[in-house]
Amino acid sequence: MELKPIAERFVLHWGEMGSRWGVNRTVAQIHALLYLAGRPMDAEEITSTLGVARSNVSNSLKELQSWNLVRIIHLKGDRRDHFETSTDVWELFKLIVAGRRQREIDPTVVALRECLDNPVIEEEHEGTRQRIEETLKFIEIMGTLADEMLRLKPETLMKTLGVSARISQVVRRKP
Amino acid sequence: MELKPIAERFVLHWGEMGSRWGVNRTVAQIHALLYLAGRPMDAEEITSTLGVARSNVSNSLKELQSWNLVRIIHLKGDRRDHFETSTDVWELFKLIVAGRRQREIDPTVVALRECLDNPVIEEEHEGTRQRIEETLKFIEIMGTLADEMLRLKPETLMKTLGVSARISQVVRRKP
DNA sequence: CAGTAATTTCAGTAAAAACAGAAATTAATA
DNA sequence: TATTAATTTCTGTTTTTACTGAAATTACTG
Repeated sequence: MELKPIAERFVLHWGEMGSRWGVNRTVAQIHALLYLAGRPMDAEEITSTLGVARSNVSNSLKELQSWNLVRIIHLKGDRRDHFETSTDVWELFKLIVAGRRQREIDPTVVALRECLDNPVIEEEHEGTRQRIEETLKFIEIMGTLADEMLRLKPETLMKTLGVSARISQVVRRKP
Repeated sequence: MELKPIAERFVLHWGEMGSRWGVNRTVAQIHALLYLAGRPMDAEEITSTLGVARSNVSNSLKELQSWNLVRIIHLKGDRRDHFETSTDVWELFKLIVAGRRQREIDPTVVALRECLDNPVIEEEHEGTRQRIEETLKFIEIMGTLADEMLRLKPETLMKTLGVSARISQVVRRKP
């Protein structure tokens, strides 16, 4: 499959953005491609469309599946695996939030708690301990906020964030 | 300066988290160090504490300054530059949000608008165009949301997010 | 303004990550 | 069950990013 210019630009930009947020470029590109395509694609098609190695696609798809962003589909009369992603940005957003929550927020909470519970914290300055505590509180709030978003249905989430964003745009008053 | 065990763990963990979010490890470590120290440090001290090259520290500090996360301070009777960061997690959060907003969100909005305005969008499937539009709306909401947070004073922001997080934790009702 | 301290720049090196291609494995078909 | 298709694993290469150390520059001091 040959990518048309707009789709190509989208996919490349998404890959670029991915890198800036710690996501492998190819992984991000594949996801963008499946999202734009809006239909299941097999690995070979992805490979030829993006012009990367077949093995690269295989590994990247595994990565995307581990984030629940991509799932395998089987079409009747075709033994190949096909891959698809949600076409709902808000659902995708939630999946990414869920992933980062458990991969980054949770371990950080654990690490900071261990810091605070460790008796050698006594060796540190009081201010240092306080700041670690503040950091922990901050991260915990982020975690709870993530949960809150995860509990909302996509439409509700979109409306809630969208509306609150629009209000703040209109009201324009100091807090 | 020799790092005490808890501070070391914190700094290393922060460096690790940085990498996962697209921030250079040393950059993140230096920031964590200044944050925990809660006092201005000169480049030489940072260098010896973290055990990295002086030039690495110099460049990383430049990076941190470009994000407004670190500022130069001069102490009387000392010709060396000293560096400090805010000890307020919420203020730091806002600075990071502001930076990512203008470095990632804004350019993405531009790119997606260009995609949609480009006449060759006609070559794409209608669904593809729609999804690019959805994505643009999503990113714009994220941008507005970022602005909203930036307009709040740290205490207000903390209370708003903190309280809303806590409520959602307690109420536990479906949306 | 000569000398020294502090900082930055730069060129080269090292480390890490991304990627390709071949080989191996697994799964399906005839 | 032999053959082929599809996928994954593995090893080595390339590319990128991070980093070092020396040299150059800038800023200060006596």
